[in-house]
Formats: sequence, structure tokens, C-alpha cells
Amino acid sequence: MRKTQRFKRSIKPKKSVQINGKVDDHDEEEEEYVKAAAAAAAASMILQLPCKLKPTSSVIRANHFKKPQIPKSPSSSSSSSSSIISFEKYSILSSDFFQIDALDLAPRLLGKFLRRDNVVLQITEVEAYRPNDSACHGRFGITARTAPVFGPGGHAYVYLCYGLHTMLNIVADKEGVGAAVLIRSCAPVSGLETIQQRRGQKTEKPVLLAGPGKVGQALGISTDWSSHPLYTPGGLEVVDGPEPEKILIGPRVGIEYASPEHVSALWRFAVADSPWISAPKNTLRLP
DNA sequence: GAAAAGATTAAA
DNA sequence: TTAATCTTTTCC
Repeated sequence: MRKTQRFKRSIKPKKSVQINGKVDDHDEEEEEYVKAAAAAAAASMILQLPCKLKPTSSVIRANHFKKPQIPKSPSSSSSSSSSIISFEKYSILSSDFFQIDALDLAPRLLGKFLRRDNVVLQITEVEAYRPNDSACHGRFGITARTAPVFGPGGHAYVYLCYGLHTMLNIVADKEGVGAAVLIRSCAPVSGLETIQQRRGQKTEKPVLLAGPGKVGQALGISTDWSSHPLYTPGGLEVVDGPEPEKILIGPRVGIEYASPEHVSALWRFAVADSPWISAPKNTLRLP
């Protein structure tokens, strides 16, 4: 009954690769960074970085991208202020946006918005998981849990980690390809009170949303949301947003069980200069 | 059918 | 540094 879904492994088994220590070769590591730098640079070109983002002045506010300051004049000029990024002017992304390689999609998701009702988060950190990737949940093939990963891009893949944390992924690439992008960190844009309530913390500091489990908790989602389409209005949506000025890259977190090749792959992307980044930060570098 | 491990977090 | 916590996948 439960074993009806038996599928062949999509990758070659690697029994003897249990890596305990880190690899020592600095040269290769440097090379990896150079390669990833090129990829990130390519992504930046395609993004046509608008560089509209104003550096936060004195106050560290919840949203690194958006204007942090409360308008001093209560005249409420609404959206006329050029320094204010109006969330309303952005529109929901179409499903086509997601139908690309997870490695390309990941950096493009930085700066985009996640919306569920009144709660809006801006994506600040992601990781790419791909076909033939020994760290990807799709490595065992299609199962009841991972089926959404193999579906068409633009859907959610939500799973429970350590029995407690709901991890939100955005499925990438075409149907049949097992690829997704893990949302590791976000910055709050609106619905701060709801976010704080769900998180059980009153803070506005990065501890509120820097970490994949925190994002899922802030959005109030469960594994029932897995396979939910993110390109249709209502429920959970991904909305277009401003691109970051600079992107940091580094190896993915918490995948020591994978093959060395994939452990060292620089498939983690983060918004440079944003405080809304999860630990560890010292493995992230500019391209 | 049982057991191990996990894309983590918060508190000590 | 370590406990908490439970589903998924694998092994016998």
C-alpha cells in the first residue's frame, strides 16, 4: 500500500563518500568561487540591476530594500516619494519565470516578494538544488513528499525538517526536472505584527527572519502548502521586486551528507549588505 | 516492520 | 554546545 511508489535512484550511489573533514585544496576552492562568480555576474547582467536601492541611513529597519524611514511630514504623500519602493506597483510573476535551471532562478529570486494575505516578505537569501545533485531531495526520485519538486516550476515545495521546521522551496525548471530553490532568509515588508506573532518574537532584528525555518513559520505555512502554485493570485504568491545591487555567493548550508562535489558547489546566494542573512555568513563572498 | 538521519532553531 | 522533535527513506 505504501510501497507502491518505487522509483530508481536518479543518481549514482555513493556509499563511501562520507566526508567528515573539509577539503583542503584552496586552489579548487578558489576556482569554484571564480566559476560561481561568473554565473552570478551573468545573472546580474540579465537582471539589468537598476541599483535603485538606497543604502539604509542611520536606522536599521526591518526592510533592507524598502525605504526604512517613516515619512517625517504626516502629509502622507503616499507613493510619490522616489525613495519609497511601492510594493503595489509590482505584479505577480508568471509561471514562465520559474521554468529555468534552479541555478539561474535562485539569484533571480533575490529581491522578489513572498506574499500571503497581509504578510509580505522580501527574499534575501536562497539556495539552488538541482537534478543529479546529491544534496537535493529529488535524489531518490519521485516520492510522495518530493513529487512537487518534479512538477513544473512555480509551485511550492514545503517539507518538515527535524520534525519541527517547515522549509519553503520554490520549484524550478520544467516538469519532470527535479529542481528547487530553498528560501533561506527574508526581510519583512509588511504585516510585521503578524510575523512577530507567528514567530513568537517581538523583535525587528534579523533574528526574526534569517533562517529557512523562520521564513516558513512567519508565513504560517505547513506541509499542506506543498505543490501550491505561486503564480496565481490568492494563497501564497511570488511577486516581482527590485533586484539587489550586489549578490554574495557561497556553499550551501547543512548538506554535509552530500558528495564533496556538491558540498563545495557555490549554490547559495544572498543580497550583499543585507542584515537579513542566516548563519554562517563568513562563507559568503562577493563574486 | 524498525531504525537512522535530517536543506534547523533556541536556549544554556 | 546541545536538546527538541517527527517524518521520510532505507535497510533487514
